[in-house]
Amino acid sequence: MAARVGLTPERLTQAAAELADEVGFDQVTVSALARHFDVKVASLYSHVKNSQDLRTRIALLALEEMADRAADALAGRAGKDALTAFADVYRDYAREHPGRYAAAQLRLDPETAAASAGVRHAAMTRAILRGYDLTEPDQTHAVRMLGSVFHGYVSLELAGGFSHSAPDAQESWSRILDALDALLHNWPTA
Amino acid sequence: MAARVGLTPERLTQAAAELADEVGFDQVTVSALARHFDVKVASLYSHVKNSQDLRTRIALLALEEMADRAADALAGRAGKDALTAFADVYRDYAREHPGRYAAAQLRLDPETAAASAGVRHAAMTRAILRGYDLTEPDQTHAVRMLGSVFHGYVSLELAGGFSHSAPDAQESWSRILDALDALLHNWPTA
DNA sequence: TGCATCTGCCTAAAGCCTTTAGGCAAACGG
DNA sequence: CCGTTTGCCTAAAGGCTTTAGGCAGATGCA
Repeated sequence: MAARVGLTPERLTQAAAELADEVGFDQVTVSALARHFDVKVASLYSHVKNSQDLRTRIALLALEEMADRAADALAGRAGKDALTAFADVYRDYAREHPGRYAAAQLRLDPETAAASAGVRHAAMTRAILRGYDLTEPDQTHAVRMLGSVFHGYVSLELAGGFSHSAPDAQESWSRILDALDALLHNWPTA
Repeated sequence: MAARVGLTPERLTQAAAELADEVGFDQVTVSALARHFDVKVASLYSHVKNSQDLRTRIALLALEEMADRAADALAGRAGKDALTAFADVYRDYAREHPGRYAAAQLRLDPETAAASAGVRHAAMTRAILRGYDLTEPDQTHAVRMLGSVFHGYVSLELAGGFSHSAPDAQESWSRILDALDALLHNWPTA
């Protein structure tokens, strides 16, 4: 009867990611996705295991996209230049793709996480620190701190925490990166 | 027929908060709450406007509880002592009450946010900076950075980001607070 | 104490989302 | 050209949300 639409897990994931950016990650639903393709809901279950599977796929896509951008931004840069470029990747990505960014915060089970682009993120963060003079275990502490600041700031900004108050969010972001650079140059030893 | 159970918005909110800590904030549902009180679902709608209202109440409760703890921790402390005590309040609260902590991240509409304990949090963060020598606008940048680090670290730790890898999360947390203290003492000027 | 009112929890029902089972026809491969 | 595979469909069950309307226990006043 109806012509085949040509659904695949990839197309579904892509469309779901766009949907997430439009209406919010937790509004992404198998039903909404089916409506988008003008297809019956049950049809999607041949391509995606269930609702949770769909969400996980969006998360993995977002992690990949961010890692790709980060790798690109890091090429040929070092020191503060690398730090800034790397940080901006996350902030810009979150602003461009709030739904995908929210998806990337999804708690993945350990095996899925290990196979995700999350490991690339960790490796790149460590690579940035090569521009500073940190040895273990301080390097790990610094990795965790950078991750926390980036994630925390972007989350708060996305949640509207800094809007409608001076100074603007961009200004604080720049000055915080200055501060982080200074801190990494002068990391206190125990 | 059935004896009155004595439902109130407060009791519902309290029970919902406990439920959130047990099963996760996004598993908190009007239906689950009704089951907990052994009452029909519709009965709750006399006390709570809807599902979103229930979630918001949990968030407001969490913000209040955290602000109370923070105010307590801050009393009689200054400088790094205050910084550490304040930071530990958030981390400990999140570990004790993961569901409530997740609730506190809920995006509130501006008016609700303005009337919430969120303003106390901002004021207390600023109070901590009195122990350091920062003037505007750097003080605001520092407030935002502290908020980002605390929120970011706690979120990542809660998401399991630091588990099963050395050094342990407590060690990093201590060293990051050392680093923040050093940074605030030596904030780079533009 | 008796009665009227109010309040609180109930039944009923509609709407939407998820997920599984089984069917039919279009696409594909020999 | 025809058999098989594959993809989307119908059907159905179960859960959560929310509104409307009803009945009885609690409350308050005489």
